[in-house]
Amino acid sequence: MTVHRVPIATCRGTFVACFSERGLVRLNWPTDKPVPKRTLTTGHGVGLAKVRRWRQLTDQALRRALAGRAPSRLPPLDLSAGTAFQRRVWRLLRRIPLGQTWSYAQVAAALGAPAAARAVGQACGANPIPVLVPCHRVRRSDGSLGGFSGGLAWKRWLLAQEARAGR
DNA sequence: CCCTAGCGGTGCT
DNA sequence: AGCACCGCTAGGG
Repeated sequence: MTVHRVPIATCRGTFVACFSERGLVRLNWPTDKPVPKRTLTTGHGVGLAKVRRWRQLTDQALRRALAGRAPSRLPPLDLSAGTAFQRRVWRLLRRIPLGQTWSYAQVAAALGAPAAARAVGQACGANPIPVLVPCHRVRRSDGSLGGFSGGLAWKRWLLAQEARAGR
């Protein structure tokens, strides 16, 4: 399966979006390492025009999300790599309204698996599309932040943006 | 703040 | 099948 890797420049650094033939399959955090060259391979399933369209949608959606506002439109998300449980968690995360946070236990309960809070945390950590699949809106039952694969500074910042924009 | 027991999903062997 | 991970939780110092 060919994957197209495309840099997405934002006010907080350059993310790298990866597109499968089904849509956005992964969003990588900005790193200090040099941004890899765009890899757009022709002739294998994915039309370049489609990827360009998805790139544009991702760019706009990410811009809005980083401003703490709801993206108007998302590219198709390819979450097929996850397990059944992970996909259920990720689907539920997308229904947490912007500006709200749920606890890992609340997410687990909403899935009908009230004892699986820890597994929910693990699934959040495996979220391949951070920010757009808002795993940052989940924290511990005691109100503390809990973990974040992108680093707690990002989690704090994203929640602050959403709180600010919501006022 | 710390510690502990208990929990479910996942990936490795 | 077993086992050691984990973005957790409730309970207790």
